[in-house]
Formats: sequence, structure tokens, C-alpha cells
Amino acid sequence: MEEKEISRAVIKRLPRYYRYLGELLDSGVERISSNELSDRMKVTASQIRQDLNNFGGFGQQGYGYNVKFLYHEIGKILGLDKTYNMIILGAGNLGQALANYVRFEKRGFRIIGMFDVNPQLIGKKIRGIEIRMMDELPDFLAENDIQIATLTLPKAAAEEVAVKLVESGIKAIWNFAHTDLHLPDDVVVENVHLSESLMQLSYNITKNQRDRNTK
Amino acid sequence: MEEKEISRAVIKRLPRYYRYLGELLDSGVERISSNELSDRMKVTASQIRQDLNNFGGFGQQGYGYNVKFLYHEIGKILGLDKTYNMIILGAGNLGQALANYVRFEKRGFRIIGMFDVNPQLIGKKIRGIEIRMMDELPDFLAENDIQIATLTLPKAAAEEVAVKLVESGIKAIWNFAHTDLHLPDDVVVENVHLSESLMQLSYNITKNQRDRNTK
DNA sequence: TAGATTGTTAATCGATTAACAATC
DNA sequence: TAGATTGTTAATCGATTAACAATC
Repeated sequence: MEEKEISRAVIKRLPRYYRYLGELLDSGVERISSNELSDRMKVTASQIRQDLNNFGGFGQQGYGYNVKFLYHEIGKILGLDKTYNMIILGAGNLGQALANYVRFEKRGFRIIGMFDVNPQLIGKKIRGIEIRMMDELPDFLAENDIQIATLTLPKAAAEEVAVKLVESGIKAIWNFAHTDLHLPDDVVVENVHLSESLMQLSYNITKNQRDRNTK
Repeated sequence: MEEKEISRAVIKRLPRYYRYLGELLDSGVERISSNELSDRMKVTASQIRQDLNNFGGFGQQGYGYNVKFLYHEIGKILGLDKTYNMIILGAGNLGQALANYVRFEKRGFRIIGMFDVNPQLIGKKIRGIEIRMMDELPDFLAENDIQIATLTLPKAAAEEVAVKLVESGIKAIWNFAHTDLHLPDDVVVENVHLSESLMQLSYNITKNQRDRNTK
């Protein structure tokens, strides 16, 4: 079965399509053309059609796309038709904030455990999720079917914990630590580097000011 | 003064260079060649040289790059030689987590105010930063020089607050709300969409499983 | 049927990589 | 000077946009 690799650029756009289609669905829109969607999303209609056609023909000539159908198809592509059990490693501010965030649950991402090394946090519950000592991790992983591990801990600890997780069979990591994890190829890592995002912002602020002075 | 536009792809890589150079600096490395850096960062040496040359010749033939010099130059390009006053709009879990994060401060991003509509939060302090009522925002902006506004509030409120901020002269927004802000061109917006990041992860998990079954 | 709009091929644009002359 | 490595041009690759035939 020859399957062409989908480019990273396309994948990064899918969640945004999904969001817009969800909003259209909520507001009762039944069908939409690539042209109208392109207007709303400020991308070219051509790109929308190309992107979607990577996964098959979801539209119909002369009609456009059925919003509900397309929404669910993209959901399936993104793996949102399944549920995922998650744990959070590092129950500091960010870890707790993520645990408190209910919207993830609605999309099928269930946080079922949190771990930390700070004994003061142990036993504390965030939205019903218990914070456990880090040394309970191996047992917990053995007893529970976990698909995603979230790293919200200092970078010094991140790599070490990540290696342990992978040894225990974890295949997907959502990494908030400011470091690149060096893991086997079959482990999926999605990085969220907040400070790098902030630096892009300060770059653009600086550039913006320069532009204003120049013009 | 003809200045060629630097591509977004290049800008996105700069913070990562900055991070690696910072680590090299900390570990006492004085100079590095594009080749050695390419080994560590898993990018091509050619790309490193091309990227850096967008901003001028930072290296020296036969020698490589001086780590300390390059680190500071990239810092300047990213605007990290200045300080920024920030406010956080929405003092929920994520807003509080960001406020608690000390590392931003070290890089020159000072959070000096937080705002929320929930009266129960008013007066509370996060790391010394007071949470104020949202209606105090205009006065606060008039009395303080704010460069960055962080939006950690529900998407329904985000657009409305963003428009108010821009009317008060804010030119840069760090947006965590799950919505695209429609603002004038001279306003810089940097989006952090956590749920979209999570969807990319679930896409790759799904793909990974498919690959394993196929091979 | 006529009109609309997709799916898809071809053209363009931009970003990455390779190669090497310049130069420290 | 010889060796190393940049800065930069040229070649390649990939992604985006344009165009239009297919078809609902």
C-alpha cells in the first residue's frame, strides 16, 4: 500500500481547519466552499483544496464541503476519535494549570495521574487527580494504560525522566521543558517552548519599531 | 536603505540557536564551527551559515564562530537586550502559572500586572503581582508603559479585550486564547494554541501506530 | 442543462542543501 | 604557508498558488 508522506506543514494546519469547521458547525452552517472558507481563514482556497486532498476527496463539485462531515473526517485524521490517557510529570504551576484545564478532557485527553519529587505536593489533588511521588511512576505505568506523558519539569530532570518513560513503553511525549529530548525514532515528541515563543514576539516587536522609524 | 525581509522560518530557528549557544557558553566553550553546531543541533551546517548570514557575518573563516559574541548578537536580534513590561489578562490557572514563572523575568520580560473579571481573585497576589479588576485596565495602561499583553482568557472574551488593548496603544499580544485575533497590521500577535499542539501529537500517535502495523 | 466548485496538473515561488571561492 | 571554515552563489527540493478539466 503506497502512501505518500503528509508534510508537516499540512499537519500543522489541520487543527486550525478543525477549529473553524467546529465553529461553523456550532453556528449551524451546513456546507461551505473552499472559497468561502479561504475568506474566513485568510488562506488561499487552493491551499485548502490541496491540503484536504492529501486525505481523499471530501468535497463535491458544484456543492463544496459538508461542514459536519468534513469536521468529523479531520477529527479522525487528527486521532480525535479516540481517547488518550495522560500523565503529567512535574506538578508545579504549569503542570497544575494543564491539569485544571477541562477542555482537553472534552477532546478525549484524560489526565489520570500527576507526579512530582516535592514531598509537600504529595497527596494533593488537582481536579480530582492525585499527585504522586515520582518513584511510584514505574508501578503506575505498569498498572495503567498511558498513551501520553506531559513533561512540565525543569530541563535538568526532563531528559532523565523521558528516558525512564520510554523504557516503560511510553511512545508519546508532550514536552514543555526547555530542552530537546533525544529519544528513539518511534517515540513521538511534541515540543511547547514558551520562552521561544516569547522571543519570537520580542523579535517582531523590535522589527516593528524599526519599520516604523524607517518608513 | 534596502533591507531584505527575513523569512519566518529563519526567525523560528533563532531562539533554538540562542538556547544552544547559551548552553555552550555555560559549559565554557569559546568557539564553534557551523559543522560542530550542526552535529549537536541536528540541522545542516549550510542552514546555520545561511541563517546567520541574513544578519551579517558573525563568523571568521578558518576559525568558526565565537560563542559569546554570537550568543549576544542573536540576543540583540531577538530583542533580548531590552526589557519589556507585560500584563496578563485572565488570572486563571494558566495566567497564574505564567505569572509564577521566574525565567521570563530573567530574560527581561517583567510581568507587572494581572487582570480578571472574577471578583474573588481581586487583591490576590501572585509572586507579588497584584490581580486587579478588568475595569481598572484603561487607567493602568495610561499610567504604565506596557509593551506586551498576554491573553489567558476564554476565547469569547479574548477578541473584545484585544480590541480594547489595541485602542489603548498596545502593539504586541501573546495570545493563549483559542481564537484568531483580527487586529491592525502594526500589532504583533504571537499565538500559543495548546490544544492544537496536542492535536498534532495525537495525529502523530495515530500515524505511528498505523506505520507499525503496516511494516 | 447551466452554473458552481471540486480535484488535480502545471507553474511559480521560496526554502534548503550543496559546492566552492574567498579569506582568516 | 597550509589548513580550516566561513560567506555566498548555484542547484535542488518542496510547498504554495494558479489554472482548468472533470463532474456534481
